[in-house]
Amino acid sequence: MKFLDFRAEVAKVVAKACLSLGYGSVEVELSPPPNPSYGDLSCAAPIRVAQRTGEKPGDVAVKVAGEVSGLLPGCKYIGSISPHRGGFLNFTIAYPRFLLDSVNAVLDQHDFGERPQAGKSYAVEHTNVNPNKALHVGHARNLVLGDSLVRIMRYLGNQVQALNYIDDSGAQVADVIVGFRFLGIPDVPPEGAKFDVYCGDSVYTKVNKEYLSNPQLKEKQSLVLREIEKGSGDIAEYATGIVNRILADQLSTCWRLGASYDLLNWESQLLHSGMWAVMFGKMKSKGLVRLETQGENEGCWVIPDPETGEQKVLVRSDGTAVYVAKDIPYASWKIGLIGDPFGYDVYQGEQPDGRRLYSTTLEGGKSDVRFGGAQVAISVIDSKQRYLQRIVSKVLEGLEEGASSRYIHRGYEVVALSRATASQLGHDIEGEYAHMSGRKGLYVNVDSVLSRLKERAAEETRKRNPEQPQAFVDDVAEALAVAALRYELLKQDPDKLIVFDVEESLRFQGDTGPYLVYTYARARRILERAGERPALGEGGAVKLRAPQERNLVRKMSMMDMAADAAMEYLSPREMAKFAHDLAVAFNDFYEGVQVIREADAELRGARLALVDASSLILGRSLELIGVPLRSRI
RNA sequence: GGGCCCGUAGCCUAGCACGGAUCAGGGCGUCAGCCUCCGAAGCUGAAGAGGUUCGCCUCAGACACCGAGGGUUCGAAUCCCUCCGGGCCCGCCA
Repeated sequence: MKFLDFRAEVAKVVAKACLSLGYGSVEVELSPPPNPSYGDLSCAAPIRVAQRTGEKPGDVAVKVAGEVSGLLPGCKYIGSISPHRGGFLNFTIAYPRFLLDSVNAVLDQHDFGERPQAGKSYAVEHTNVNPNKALHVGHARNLVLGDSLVRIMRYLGNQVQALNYIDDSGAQVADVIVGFRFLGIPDVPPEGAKFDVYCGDSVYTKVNKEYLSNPQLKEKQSLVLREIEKGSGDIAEYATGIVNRILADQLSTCWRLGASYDLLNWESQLLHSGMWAVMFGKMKSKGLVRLETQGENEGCWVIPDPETGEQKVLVRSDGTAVYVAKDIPYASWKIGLIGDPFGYDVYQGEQPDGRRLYSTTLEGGKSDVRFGGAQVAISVIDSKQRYLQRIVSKVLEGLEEGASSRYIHRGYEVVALSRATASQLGHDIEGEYAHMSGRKGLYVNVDSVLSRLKERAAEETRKRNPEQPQAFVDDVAEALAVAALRYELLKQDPDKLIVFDVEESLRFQGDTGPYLVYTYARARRILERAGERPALGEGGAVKLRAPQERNLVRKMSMMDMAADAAMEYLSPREMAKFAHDLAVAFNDFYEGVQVIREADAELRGARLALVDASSLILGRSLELIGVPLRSRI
């Protein structure tokens, strides 16, 4: 987009000026000025030059500015340059040209900054909720982070496979099966309850409580685990049925949140695929694992711990692989260190973006799509697993040089519950917050949060639109609920713990998702009400000289830069911040100038064009973080 | 014991990845304004305590010196070191 062009022009011109002044080649650092009155872009190059030559930074700035001035006639988007005595060069944009090109690129060429399909191929894994319970808000943080990342990566022209790993053979699933088969808990939820919610809230917690007083039940758990791992027989088949029912409910929640996937990877199939044996063999031949013949790990295959250098068990003395070990074949498959043993079937269900969802199978598969073998794999997994992920990465590196740089763990801090919210759930806690726990029943389900948000939103929407039908209110309220939750989970630094408070999350004002959706709708309604086509020509572009207008167009032309930053740091939050900044710039513009009521037809048309373009960009940026749009709310 | 992350006003948060320009941006909460005119889910402004004959008076304070302290630097919220506080991880559990 145009701001990058402007930036590139500035960089070029400064480098050229420094060269002809005999300063040699300098690194041109560019940054936004601290105060908009300084200009649109700042360059600190004179300070660097001054450090080398011993001159005063301000003097260098004056000299460079003088030299640059001579180059300006050949520039498209640089309006002016002024030196600052601190050694900065401040550049302004040549707004009429810049405005015209930026706005019309959006309106005429539908250029939203997407990059050509020239990126890399990625496998992004996220969500990964054990199929024994409903999603809670902590899972939602994972989903929102991963799904937004996928959207942004695709926007930037990358080939992305969104993977959702289904751990259908773990202890958590076994617990639910134990409840149904050995505690006589009915496998039908009470009227009106979702099956996943029922399994998590009622069955799973009940079984775990029972374990404490009933040691024999633990034996049933290992029995179920063995049966599931075997993959055949009555219990295994029953478990498959239960898992499928839970998964279907979980996916409906994921889709409700706007996420979509390309593939469901079943752990049971991974285990039966024979991949582990292949990888284990490779590890042995590369000398990455060692069979201990004495000591406490006697009979186990171990690798050195990346942190302490101590031993880390990979294969138990009974020959079974530990949890991390399962990740090794999966990771290897993702980045193509092993052939693809899977076939793929279509998984029934309609995803929000219409993409087809596939599911791994070991029975050939009816589709000829292929997955795995990406250049880079990104796993969105909470930071607690950093240590284990490092082990996986280290093993991969041992198998193939450079592999660890193609296997990236995108960690994030978890979501905890505020004291007030925990208390509402019937838990008295000690500190200010408490970590969620499925076993203790201390968590807040996504569905329940969404329904509360929706209720609140519906109330407000009805108030504002008394004449609209219920379906309208319902649709808008749902969108606002999703917007509120996604934005709240995304806007925060992933390295910071989120203390979730139900009451707090019901806030729709200020820096929230609904604010963004509102701003978008507000802009679209202006266009609807205007009843005339936006039109921006040379004359109109000259008339757009209010600072609010210029701020708005400058901001909107930086969307691709926000995406680049999000990609570089694997942090979709950059896009969330951009959307918010743009919304603020729009509201500032809205308060500052009149659009429909402007008497000058040319200026009115130009402002309409600006409203149109900037709102489309806002809409596009919201799509990239999965915040749903409505042209009216 | 080893490792990772966090610590910015009453509360929440941005800025840290490349150290710079005058008040370190926002939001929430509180108070006061702005809809006969493009959507008020928005925008603007304010913010010590006590007393009061309601005009002022008295005291306090110059509205986050970025957890504390050092160091590097012309310059540090940002880089380095130490410490303090909080969280997490280090199983032949998953």
